[in-house]
Amino acid sequence: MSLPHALLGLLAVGPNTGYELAKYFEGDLGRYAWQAGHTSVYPELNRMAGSGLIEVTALGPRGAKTYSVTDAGRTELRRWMMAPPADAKVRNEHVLRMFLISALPREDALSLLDRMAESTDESAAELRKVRAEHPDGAPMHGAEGFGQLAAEFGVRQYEAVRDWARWAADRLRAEG
Amino acid sequence: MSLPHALLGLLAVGPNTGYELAKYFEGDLGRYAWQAGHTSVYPELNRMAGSGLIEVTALGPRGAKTYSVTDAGRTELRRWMMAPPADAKVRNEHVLRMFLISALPREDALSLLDRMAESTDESAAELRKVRAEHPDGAPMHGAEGFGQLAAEFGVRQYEAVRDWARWAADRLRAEG
DNA sequence: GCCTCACATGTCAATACTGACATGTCGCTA
DNA sequence: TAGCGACATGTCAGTATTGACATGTGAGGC
Repeated sequence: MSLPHALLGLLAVGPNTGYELAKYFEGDLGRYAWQAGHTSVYPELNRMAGSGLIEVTALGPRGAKTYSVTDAGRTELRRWMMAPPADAKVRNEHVLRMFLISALPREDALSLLDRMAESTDESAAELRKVRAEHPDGAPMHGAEGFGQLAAEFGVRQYEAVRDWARWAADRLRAEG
Repeated sequence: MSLPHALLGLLAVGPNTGYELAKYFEGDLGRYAWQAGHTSVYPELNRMAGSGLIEVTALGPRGAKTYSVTDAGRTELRRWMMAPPADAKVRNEHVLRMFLISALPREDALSLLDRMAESTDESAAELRKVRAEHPDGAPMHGAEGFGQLAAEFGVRQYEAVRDWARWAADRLRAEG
């Protein structure tokens, strides 16, 4: 169960409403790290508030509830971050498809690898542009840090996949 | 639902028993791409056999059932591989922890980044050794292909994370 | 021959997650 | 001032997944 820890992490940077928290999961956080819909987020927030990890610290318009992390929550977040469980959960459909390339007929495998290389190259370029908007000396800590770490990670991730796909395609072609 | 596609992919390379299929998920496949226990695998195999994607083609000792992919299964696998759904599911506890680094106090963040850089460097070195055991000209297709693609992907993945962690630690220290 | 371990498959209750549905509010613009 | 779209939270049924439990077999060592 990483969802509560994801929420704890987001709240550790600053108070947020459930709505805003749910939105994070539609961005880079959900794309690279952990996806969740608002239908998981709201019940989880209520559970966490019940167990004292977070608390409602403000009420806004439209019934908005602003949550903040409690001391207990901060302790739990730190514990989880510093001592990762050995059996970390990993599920990634993109990576799965990469692993299964060998199961395809040669021609399909090659065309898929080429497409992967191309699309990850484009994604990397796009992200690099986004990243460029942030000043190079921007603080790495707190709210802005998220975006910068994520963007940099994303760029490197895409580039690694692109290079891997090119390598695999070359190898496969060399066998031809 | 990617589990059936993962199984389809494994079976597309060659017939396997449920037990052997379940074991794949304890290795690199489960570590990087898609994790699943035998308690998901067996019922899923029965479901897939029911819907005609796979079939039992041999019975072995100890009640072992060897499954093979059917034409329908191969078609479905190809469809899924070549036309990825836009909303690919991604869940990765390791990546989540990277994203949340900014939420930690500076000292914790630095020590965690350092540890991440170190452990991914070690993992990369280990995998590189495993990869070296395979002859460089080994076929990229079929059963052996899995291992090679996976190993190469793993190495690049670990190195990318290591480099990212070093970059992040440097940036954070520079802010000092 | 016995013992142990890996092989091999399964059920079932509890938990987690998704997608469809439901409800209402505030701010802006035409 | 009416209407629209984003804001904001939620339930619930159906599905997926996990962890605990259950059961039995074949091979190899002693």
